[in-house]
Amino acid sequence: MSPRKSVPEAADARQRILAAAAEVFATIGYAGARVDDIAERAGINKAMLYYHVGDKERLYATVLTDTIARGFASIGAATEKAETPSDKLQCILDTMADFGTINPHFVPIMLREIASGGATLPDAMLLRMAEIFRIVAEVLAGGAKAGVFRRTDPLLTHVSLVGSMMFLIASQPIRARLAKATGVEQTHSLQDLARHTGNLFLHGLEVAPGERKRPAAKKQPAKKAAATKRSRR
Amino acid sequence: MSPRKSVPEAADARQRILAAAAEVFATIGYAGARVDDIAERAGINKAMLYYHVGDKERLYATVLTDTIARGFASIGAATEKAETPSDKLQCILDTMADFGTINPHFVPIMLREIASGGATLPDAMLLRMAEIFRIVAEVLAGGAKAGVFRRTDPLLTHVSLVGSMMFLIASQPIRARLAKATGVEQTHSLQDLARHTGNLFLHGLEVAPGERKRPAAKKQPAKKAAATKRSRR
DNA sequence: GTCTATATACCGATAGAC
DNA sequence: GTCTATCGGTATATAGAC
Repeated sequence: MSPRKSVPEAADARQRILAAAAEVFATIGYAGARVDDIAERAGINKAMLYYHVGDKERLYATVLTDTIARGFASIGAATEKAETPSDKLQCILDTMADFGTINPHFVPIMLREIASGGATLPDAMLLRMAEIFRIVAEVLAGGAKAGVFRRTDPLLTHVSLVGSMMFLIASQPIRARLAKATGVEQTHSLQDLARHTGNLFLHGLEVAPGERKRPAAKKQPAKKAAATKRSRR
Repeated sequence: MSPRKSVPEAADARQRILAAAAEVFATIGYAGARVDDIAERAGINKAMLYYHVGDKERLYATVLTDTIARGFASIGAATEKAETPSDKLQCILDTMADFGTINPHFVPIMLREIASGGATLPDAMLLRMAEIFRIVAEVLAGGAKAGVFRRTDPLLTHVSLVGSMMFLIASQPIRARLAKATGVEQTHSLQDLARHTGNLFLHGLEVAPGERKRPAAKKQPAKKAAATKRSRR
């Protein structure tokens, strides 16, 4: 970690503190984070940090709830502006990629939360996560009803989707090392990762799956979906 | 955390230490882990821990490398005993589920590693991960060559697969809380999760994808090139 | 509002007796 | 091999001057 002031001077003290805290919590986790370190990066005195935000636990909760509050609305908006269930799902992934790009420390923090079983996860965060799940579940149910999605466990599918996405994002540094070890060099923007995830989940891996549903399902919603489909890959 | 001796007496000191360490590292992470805590859970004195294993950093590396060494061979074996690429992939997932069941602390530890960008990840671990990737990549390439798998980025697909699986496993406690909040109660064994992941990745979500290859496609390099080409933003 | 100084506690690691 | 006692360093949090 660089020794000092990794957060721009411009913003007011509280915002600088939260930005610095997000960075440190993401890098080394709640238990490993040092309040002195956060204060230094924010360019203020430690006593001021306590004055403005509160103790370490409150600081952590504030970072999480503030961040997700900023990005939550856009997920809902993403499902609105898309037509088909497939497009809605891809839009949600794209929105997550945008959100992750703007808030690069959010995903690592959430991964640590998952790892700890949500030990330090504020209830407010759980509510937000439930809301996002509900949005995705609605899209999945809509797609299933229209006949374009197979029926799967909504919660497991949602977690797979989000997990795959977050894992791809957070594993970028390790992937770079791993790629070097295997000789396959590559870099991806988060938008690339969202497209890959969408491609994988929406189309699936198999070209010729053994079980295949009757193509003539009347109402031809499938045909409509095919017509409005974007080209992926 | 329970106050004392969460690891059975029977095993020898070193094994008890490693088991206790895995538990603590998984629960609270490397930075948060307390050597005193680990020693207490192992039912031995802290000085003995240093005598048997070494300092905290070495203890951590030993836990990781020991664990993955135990479980690595089974991944390779899984690809052997299955016939088709799809079966091979499902077998790999099942093996991961078994491994995660036997080593419940491994996944949370790895999630934290991902979150930190592999800051404390030993090189030996990276090599193992590269080997596992190579196995999966071979299955993917085999499936693509046989025409049953679409061609996707192997590394991204592998990371998606593993990430989805690990995320599903580690999110069990939070999923339980989330399920309660949304009224959908459920529990899954790790084998259930492997099946769900396999189902999702092998078949994909869409019942009727717009683009579908002609079933009798023998050899068409031109088409392959088109399928591999990625759309850029 | 801001900063220095410090109280209080804890943690990693080891020395040394047995 | 085992354990007690402890050193040296560092952490969170606050009191109190300005």
